[in-house]
Amino acid sequence: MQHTHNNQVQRAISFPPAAVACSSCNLREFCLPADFTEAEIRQLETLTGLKRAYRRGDYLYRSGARFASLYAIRTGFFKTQVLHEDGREQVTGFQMPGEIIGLDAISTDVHTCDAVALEDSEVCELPFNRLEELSRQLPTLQRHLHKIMSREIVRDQGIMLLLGSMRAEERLAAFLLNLSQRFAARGYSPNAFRLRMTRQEIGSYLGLKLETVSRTLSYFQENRLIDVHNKSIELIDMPRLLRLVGQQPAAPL
Amino acid sequence: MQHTHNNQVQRAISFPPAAVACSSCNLREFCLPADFTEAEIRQLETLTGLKRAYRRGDYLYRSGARFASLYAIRTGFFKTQVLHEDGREQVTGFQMPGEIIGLDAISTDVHTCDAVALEDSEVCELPFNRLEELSRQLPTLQRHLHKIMSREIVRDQGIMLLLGSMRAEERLAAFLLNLSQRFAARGYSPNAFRLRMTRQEIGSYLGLKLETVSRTLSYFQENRLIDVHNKSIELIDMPRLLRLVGQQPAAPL
DNA sequence: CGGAGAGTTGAGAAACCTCAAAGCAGGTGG
DNA sequence: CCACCTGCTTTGAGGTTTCTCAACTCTCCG
Repeated sequence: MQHTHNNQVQRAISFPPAAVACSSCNLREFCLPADFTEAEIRQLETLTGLKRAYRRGDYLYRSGARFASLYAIRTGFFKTQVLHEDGREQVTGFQMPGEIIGLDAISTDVHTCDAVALEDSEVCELPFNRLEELSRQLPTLQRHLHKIMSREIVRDQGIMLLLGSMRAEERLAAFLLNLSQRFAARGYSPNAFRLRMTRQEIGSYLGLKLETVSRTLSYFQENRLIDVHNKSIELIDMPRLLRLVGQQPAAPL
Repeated sequence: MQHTHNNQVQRAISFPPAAVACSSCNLREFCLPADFTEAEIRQLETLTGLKRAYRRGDYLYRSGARFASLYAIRTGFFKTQVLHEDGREQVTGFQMPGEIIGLDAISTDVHTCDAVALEDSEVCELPFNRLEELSRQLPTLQRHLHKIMSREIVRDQGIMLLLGSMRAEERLAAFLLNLSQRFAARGYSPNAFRLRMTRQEIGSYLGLKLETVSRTLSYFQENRLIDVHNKSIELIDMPRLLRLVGQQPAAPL
């Protein structure tokens, strides 16, 4: 039972290393399941259209733009955000290399959120028509594409769980652990990393105000759970962070 | 709480869902776009395997169960939920006829949530292997499946916005308007309908406690926005409800 | 060196939750 | 058919968490 819950939360919060083959991107380690043949991989390579570079603050696409392609992130960091007509904005995700962005636009052929580079970044464009065409020929690719979309659904539902039933400390602990896990999956240290986003953006993602994010980080630091300096984070008591996420209202620190 | 759960378990066990052949789930109205040819529709009908009936409280599937099929709801109402280890639940969605359920399980081949009937219901089972196979042959179906999954992603992101940046009144107004819209799309009145879920379940879905849901509904009623009696709801001032959702913290009623 | 944006910290206010009690509705058994 | 029981709902009072507003500091760049 305990285990189920932790699994759920982990899945919930994690951005799975999703993806589609893109050999010109450095995505092989994240994107290619073992069960593609070499011949299939050569076919996959034909669909990776353009490689594009973005500066910090550039928009990969904007809400309302016509949909044509998915994007696989090669390097860098992005955020996606939805805008409410009254000016409110909500960050819906942070994406890192190997992750696929733009899945929301398939439903209406129009992008429903903005994607913004949080640092200088490169992406591979994956024309969606070509992707669909190829996945009709390659069942492995078809299944893979479905898994990517489904994983996004699971991820979003995990964030709903987080937003709907966790307190500020739990949300932030879950967020840090999720980043840690994703960095680890990419060969970086799970214990020390640099945040690419502001407190404001973290808060928007977690349904908190930036002051609450700042206070909670300070509180974690006072209690020797983490070490923060600006945007660099070190997780110094992973077990306690995990406990904080796994258990609901208890966890008195 | 404990007892409710036992009840549901008992009913689930004592009424095994009947399996009947299903020629045309009402897939055509809600699930399928107009642009299928008659020949294609005949092909589609071959994949709708079984029609199953569920009693109120029955589980369509449970978290952890092996994934084999998606389900199209023919009649009735379902909720999907993830369970915390302490017995509390987080509702991730309410589904009504014409909607597809089970998309979360594609990613890992294991269901990540429970689906529970909120009233006596019927579903069509759509074996996912057959669906993939057929969608390799019918590009229209392929695109449609992608759109369904993408729509789920967009829906979830909308809920993230709601949970992350709306106050109780706004959340509840958005919830009622969403139900209204979905009833209208099915030919029912957009102004008067019956809630199939408890205050507790609404609260879980909206990230609120049941008392807050109840209080907010009472407040809406005092201010002549809606008329509530038990589970029957009448929206009597749609414009103001819409304004409540569209605008920031103003909206003084 | 100076300005702008980002981050921290404090105090008071607002929103929501918790606990508690009482009123209702719907199903079940006598 | 009624009485009862159980679970759902409403309402109140007080507590907690998070937000708001504000002042100040820090860091990064030009």
